[in-house]
Amino acid sequence: MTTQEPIGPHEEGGRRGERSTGRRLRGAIAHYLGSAIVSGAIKPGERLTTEVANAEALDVSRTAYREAVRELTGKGLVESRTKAGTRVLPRKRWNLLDPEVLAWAFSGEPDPTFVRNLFELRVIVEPAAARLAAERRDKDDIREMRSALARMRRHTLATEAGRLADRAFHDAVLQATHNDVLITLSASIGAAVNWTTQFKQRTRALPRDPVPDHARVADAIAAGDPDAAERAMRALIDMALDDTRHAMGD
Amino acid sequence: MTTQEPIGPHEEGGRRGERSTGRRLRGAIAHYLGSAIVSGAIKPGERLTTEVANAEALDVSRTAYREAVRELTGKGLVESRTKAGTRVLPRKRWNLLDPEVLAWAFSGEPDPTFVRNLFELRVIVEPAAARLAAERRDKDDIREMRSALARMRRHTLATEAGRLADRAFHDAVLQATHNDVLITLSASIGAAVNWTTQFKQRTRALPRDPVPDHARVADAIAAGDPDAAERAMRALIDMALDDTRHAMGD
DNA sequence: TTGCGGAATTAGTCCGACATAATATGCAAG
DNA sequence: CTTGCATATTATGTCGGACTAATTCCGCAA
Repeated sequence: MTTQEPIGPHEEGGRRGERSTGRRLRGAIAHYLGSAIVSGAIKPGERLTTEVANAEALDVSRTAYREAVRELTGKGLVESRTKAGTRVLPRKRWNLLDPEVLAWAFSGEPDPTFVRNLFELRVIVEPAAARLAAERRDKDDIREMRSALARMRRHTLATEAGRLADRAFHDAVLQATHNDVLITLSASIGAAVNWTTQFKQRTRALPRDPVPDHARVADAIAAGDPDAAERAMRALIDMALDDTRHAMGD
Repeated sequence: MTTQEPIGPHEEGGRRGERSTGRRLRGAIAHYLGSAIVSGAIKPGERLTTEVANAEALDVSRTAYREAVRELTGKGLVESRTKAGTRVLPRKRWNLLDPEVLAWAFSGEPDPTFVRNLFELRVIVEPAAARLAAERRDKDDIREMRSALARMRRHTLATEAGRLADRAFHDAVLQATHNDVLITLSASIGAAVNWTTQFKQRTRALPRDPVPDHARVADAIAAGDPDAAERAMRALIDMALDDTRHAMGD
């Protein structure tokens, strides 16, 4: 990192000495540092040394800074060792599936390779999840899917509401698996889904109507037909994948 | 939670006043609280209120306690709100794929349902990963797999070395996909693998030799045959799944 | 050149105080 | 008796300073 602007409480005045005591200071610092790390501005192995110095650069107290770093520690982004300083861990150790880490990764321009990798996870997990969902869904799950589908009908993916509905649909499918581990992945997959739709929008790809494909998935799951559900979901993702690849000039 | 023993620095003397300043105090507290939450001793919605009181019960300073809680915050286990206290979040919000969370979950008797769910993830991800690995593996990947396989030949799963080798093998397969997102899952899958082998051991299931099955996977990946790799891995997991199910009386 | 011991550095822990926000309480008005 | 606002309470957030402990680095001696 080269330069950094103060995040601290004294954003206007900027003079030290007055108390900030905001409620999100720590969170803001975590977001700031986390984004810097995930985006590559601070590289693995680099030191956030002299926490005191850093705290002063950010214009916050050591306490707030340290607690923010602890949050990053919990996500595997950094590691602190006495004397050696707090170092950014190699990418391999990052919890790339952590919702916040993903959010930070997508807060800037995400690395195309990373998006591709996340998509690969989707291709692997979602069809299988659709299959399980078809076997285990209950009334509530079906209602949730249909509700999301209805919202997708009312809004296009050009709107935030439309994207939300899209994510809600994919979420509902994972929920219907009744597998907590898979449900945990919804945050990761949601990030991929969201970015895809946004990306498509940005590149003005022809707005192919996604509703029929989603409806096929919902129907198959509601009907309790695992094979059809898996097939339909696979087709859905293949199409999204195709659009994305095309748009990315891959 | 009912009672709790002090973790603090004063484990022997127990009298306050002297400084501890150990190096892992915070980590010990995080481990203690994390395990308590994941194991269900502290239930979602329950308050870790009055951090001061808690800190005193654990016999540590507020600083160490707070930083430990921040690590849990980073894993989605708890959330702090002014006045409302620090509350354990619903299970849905936990990062169940976080390596430490998994470690805590398996430090006691893990919930059978959770193990099953984790296994389901394995069934979904690993065959697909084997396929990708067969397409992308390089020399180093193959060497790593063969090395792990050789170690598996030298030790049985009854030994820690054997289990390590087993995990290393599955790890190598994921590494060979060259997909960082999938690699991140290795911690989660490793937990399932490890527990399976340990469990089999514990129940004295007949020690079916796992090496040939693993070798088939390795050969297919080395040969660059995606279909065979996927099939071999699926067979491998099916067998483990079968053993586990049988042992769990499912 | 190598090994050892001290100095410097950096994170870890503790403490006490005050700020802030959300809740709980009590009082007054309808 | 109920409602609503002002106030007290409470728990977390932030601050700054002091001291500890573990490493690493470096200089000195064998």
